[in-house]
Amino acid sequence: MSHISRPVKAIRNQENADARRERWRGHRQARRAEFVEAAVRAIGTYGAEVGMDDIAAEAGVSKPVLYRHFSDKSDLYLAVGEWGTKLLMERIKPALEEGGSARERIRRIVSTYLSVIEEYPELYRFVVRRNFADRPVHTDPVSTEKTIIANSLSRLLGEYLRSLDLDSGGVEAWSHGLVGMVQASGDWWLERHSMSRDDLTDYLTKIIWFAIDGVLRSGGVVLDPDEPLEFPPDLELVEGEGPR
Amino acid sequence: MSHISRPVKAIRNQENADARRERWRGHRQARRAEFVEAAVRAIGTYGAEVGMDDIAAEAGVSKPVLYRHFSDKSDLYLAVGEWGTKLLMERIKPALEEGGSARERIRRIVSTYLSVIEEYPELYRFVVRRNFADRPVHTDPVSTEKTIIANSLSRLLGEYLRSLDLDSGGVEAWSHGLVGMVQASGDWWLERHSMSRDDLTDYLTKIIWFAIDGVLRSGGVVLDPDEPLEFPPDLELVEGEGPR
DNA sequence: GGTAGCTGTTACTTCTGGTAACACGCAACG
DNA sequence: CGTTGCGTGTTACCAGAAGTAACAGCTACC
Repeated sequence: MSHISRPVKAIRNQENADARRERWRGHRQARRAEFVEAAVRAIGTYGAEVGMDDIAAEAGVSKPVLYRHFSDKSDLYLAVGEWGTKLLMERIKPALEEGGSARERIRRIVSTYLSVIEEYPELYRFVVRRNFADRPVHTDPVSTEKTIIANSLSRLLGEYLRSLDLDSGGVEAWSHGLVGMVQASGDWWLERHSMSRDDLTDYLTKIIWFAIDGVLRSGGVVLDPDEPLEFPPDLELVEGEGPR
Repeated sequence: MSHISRPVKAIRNQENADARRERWRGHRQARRAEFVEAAVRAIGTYGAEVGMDDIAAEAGVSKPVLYRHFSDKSDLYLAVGEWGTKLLMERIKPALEEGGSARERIRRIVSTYLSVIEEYPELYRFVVRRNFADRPVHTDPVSTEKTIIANSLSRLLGEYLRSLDLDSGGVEAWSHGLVGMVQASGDWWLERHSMSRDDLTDYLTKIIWFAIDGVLRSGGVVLDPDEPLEFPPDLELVEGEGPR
């Protein structure tokens, strides 16, 4: 079992001086990315319940090729999740860097999030509603992605609170909670579309601001939600601590 | 195809006067419940990734028997979800009826929720983290259960706001959001246990109160979170409008 | 020239949700 | 009474998708 012929993914970390390995490094990454994109396309076409065969077909290859680049279905799914998270973060980033008041910032982030899930509903469902009860928890793409976002928020919020000398003990819980809140609302909205995106954005912005405002007030800090914030916006992906 | 021999679940709504059908009514319900409980037990034993065979074995029967009572895996899962929701609501109900201040009530609900998921972690994972991307959305047990809870909250909150003559347009979004927030935090906590249940309860209570307080304030109503509430607590399951 | 690391294929195994086809028991019905 | 309807249960199978085995060819390093 240990001597499979030419295992692509069995990357031995040892200093294998053979340049024949190095030659392919870049290519392998490119191929993986190519397959992820094919998967995204396939999801758009067939919906969230695509099979590996379909994805392989979409990529123009047969299944085993796929399995040379992804150890597993979950592995692929995880990669797709990363792709989505990256997309989301790229969209959110400019929304953040633009500055503005607290309320404006919140509003832009929420609005951006809703736009993205509205634009890629199938992908969204695929990533966020498909779970892997048959896998160890820490490999679950969804919680991984959510955790990454929540951790970013956590860091941002934590730094902010600490800069104001406030207790930041609840920051992690709150971050995960807020992320969950937006996700759940978005989920609900996506299925129903019972209000306009703008309205939902307003409501969510409101309640998020209320929550943050409450935390600040309880620490004795009163902030005008419409006053421009000078706090440096450096929301970045913090992969540091995944789920478990 | 239309004339399968003796299909249990093909209940013809027509007035079939034959008493031979009626004789079994109660029994069938009892059996279903029995199987659901077996499923719950099996989930506890084997974890969230149980197969139908295991569940059947746990119930002491073979698979086809199971399939006479549940059309589908999702059908069983849905029933398990209902079982869990019922359990949760039964625990929450007394916590609500006890009255007390707003903060106390919030705290009790959150605390109860966390206790329950801590007590049935496998069941929780099974119900909440397992999804059905291969099924139409509206049959998804998770969103069904979450929706039921959110709807209950929605009604409660809506009535409350309306009784104060406040705008209740965001109530649905907020309810789904709050439910999602608690769920996400609980999820995160369950995987890590990086703080005590009491601490998490405190943090969540805080932020939920802030959110509600903000909504009230923005409508010109100021409420002392520690003042006893006289509002009648009648949180009930509102199945009215499931997902989609 | 030999070999490592890719490219790719077809055809298989495995696992599991779900079904077909059978046989029996018991009470209602005529 | 025998028949019929509805439940009990079984074993053995089907179907579909994840994942693997075993093959073969190409190119660049050694």
